[in-house]
Amino acid sequence: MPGGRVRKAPTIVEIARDLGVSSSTVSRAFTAPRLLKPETVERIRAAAAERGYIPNVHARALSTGVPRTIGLIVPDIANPFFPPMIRAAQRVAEQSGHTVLIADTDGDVEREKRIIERLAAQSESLIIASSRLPSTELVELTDRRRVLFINRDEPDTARILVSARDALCRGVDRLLALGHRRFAYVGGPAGSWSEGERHGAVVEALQGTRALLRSLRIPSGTYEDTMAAGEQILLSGPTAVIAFDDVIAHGVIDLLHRRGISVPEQISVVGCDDTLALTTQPPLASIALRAVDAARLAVQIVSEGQVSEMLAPRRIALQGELVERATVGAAPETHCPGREAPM
Amino acid sequence: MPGGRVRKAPTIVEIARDLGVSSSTVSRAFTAPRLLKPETVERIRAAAAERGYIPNVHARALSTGVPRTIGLIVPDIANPFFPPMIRAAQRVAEQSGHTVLIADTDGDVEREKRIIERLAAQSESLIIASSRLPSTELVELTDRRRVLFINRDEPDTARILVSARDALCRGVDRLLALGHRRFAYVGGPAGSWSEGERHGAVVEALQGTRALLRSLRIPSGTYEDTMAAGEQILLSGPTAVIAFDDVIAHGVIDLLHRRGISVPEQISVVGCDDTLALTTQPPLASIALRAVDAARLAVQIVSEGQVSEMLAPRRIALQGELVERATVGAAPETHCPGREAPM
DNA sequence: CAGTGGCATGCAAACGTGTGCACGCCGGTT
DNA sequence: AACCGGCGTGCACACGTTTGCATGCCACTG
Repeated sequence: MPGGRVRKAPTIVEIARDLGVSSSTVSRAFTAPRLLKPETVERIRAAAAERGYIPNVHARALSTGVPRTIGLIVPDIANPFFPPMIRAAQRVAEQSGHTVLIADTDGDVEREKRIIERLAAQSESLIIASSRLPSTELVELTDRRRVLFINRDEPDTARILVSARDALCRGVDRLLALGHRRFAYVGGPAGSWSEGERHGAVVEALQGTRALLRSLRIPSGTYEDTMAAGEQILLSGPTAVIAFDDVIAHGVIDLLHRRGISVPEQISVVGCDDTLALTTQPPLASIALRAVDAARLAVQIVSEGQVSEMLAPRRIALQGELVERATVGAAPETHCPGREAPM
Repeated sequence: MPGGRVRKAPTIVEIARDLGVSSSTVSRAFTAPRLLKPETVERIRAAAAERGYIPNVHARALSTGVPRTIGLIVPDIANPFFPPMIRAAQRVAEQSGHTVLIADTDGDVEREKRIIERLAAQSESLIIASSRLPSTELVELTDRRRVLFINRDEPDTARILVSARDALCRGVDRLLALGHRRFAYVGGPAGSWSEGERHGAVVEALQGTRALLRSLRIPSGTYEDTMAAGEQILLSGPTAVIAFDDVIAHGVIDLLHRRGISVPEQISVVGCDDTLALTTQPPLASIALRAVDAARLAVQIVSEGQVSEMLAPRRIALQGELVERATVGAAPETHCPGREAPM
């Protein structure tokens, strides 16, 4: 029916009129049924269901003053790290009758600010992932709005960190136990909390050992640029490469293949995020992060408590887990300089 | 400030009071500035900006009766096909001052129905991608609501199709020109419009030629299950494999590697969606789809015209483009005639 | 039988914005 | 000088829902 008109949605007053009750009664049948006679509730709900009544969120938000909406801000929806989080957030939010509003900032600070203002005005809480905002603006924001950060470790704010630290330490320990003594860390874009944490974890785990570490970064974080950085990566003759994420690790593996270096016989590779799983050859050892748990928890935290109160500062770090696969193996005997001391 | 209170947002009446004008005037300064003296508009806008005023979307939606919201429903946010579309939709929507509400159905029909009802109630239009709803429900829906479908070809509805048809035909022609005569089509999940279109295109392109085609499907559509379907895929001894999407194509390539079959010397492979680009070895020939264009166009179409009127039925097919890469080559001379290696 | 208390429901105001209508003012025409 | 038209602004109501308070009814108690 091309020329047809959009059917107007039934409202509470229409149902009330048809049933000969007051609109308040209909309202209460949904929001405070215990105040009503059970039989009345039943009658109203039946009539509402029959007419396909759905409460108008705008009217409700306006009346109560609290929009049942949670804003979720991410740098880039198309980055495969975020969709599973978004999905998880949606699922738990809908259980408490909340709507999740998604927005992406494009990694641009100015845009992030605008988005935050716009979203804050229409949601009761904000969840901001991987914020690029300067610290001063963050704290100013947190005492005006209910906001929870993911992967941004700012003191005196509510935050959840999807951490790879413990797992990376275990990964390094494992590599040491396999005889590796020459490491390369191939980092990602500068400035993100994740890059700082991961690099820090590797450095720390190697502290006090006799092992060698060479670090570099692929600013773009792409597969292609990683392939192009061959010289840099192989410069120090590492036997183990730890990558900032799986995309970079994938680049490293293919780079090694291309140079005729076998994985893991000559060089072991460990990724992070565990997004590629079995799709590399050989299957990539990686660190599975608890991003989905973080999203769930985030929504849970912001939905509880009085919406008129700010969120209490807290720091929650969810530790990921090392998933060992075929890209990890013993260090090549021949490359190991004389001292093969057990730990 | 942990114990602090959420700052109340400034409203139109506060600004009006401070400036000694009526609230209508302030309202008009934003929605109908041409009715006001330019100087008044300027004064009000300055005061509003200074106080950080942002129009309350709920009040506005309630008052005008039109929520400036577009619902976008996809089967699965985490499916890499959709995030770029979501992103594109958001970008064009924000230019016309619309908010895009995302929801995913999990591929479940019951859930899809619930989501549609919920979203329809609070948005002025719906964009539904890859709907699994039965035809009868679709047409019933379209004469109650403003809804536009993506990748669902239902007559008498407004729809946009992200098509691979023409490009697939060209791809098959190209393979024929390269001497290929034995084809395999490895399909994806049944029931989707895309699967029907792609399989149909391949069948059609081979019609009237002397070439052989064997078709099968990987119902799960995963890399792992594709690897596991080796026997089925190689049964007819194809020299060219066309896959439903890049994930399956990736599985096929690695499967061939594992069996010592070289690509493209012995078998050529073509994917679809062009999501993996250069990350396979060798880089995968694929069909780049115009999903982003489709999303943009969809938002554009639903935002124009009177919101009280239904969308006019129309059918728009956006044709993708073949991107030829190293997995495509000439058919092997030796294998071409009768002899095939059983596995 | 009057008084009391509790339960079920109605009344009306409020949330913030948009908009049809009315009003006053000013410059120009008759 | 009376009139008119148009421009700029204010008044008041509407949108759909929630909620504090009032009201009526009933059963029970003294």
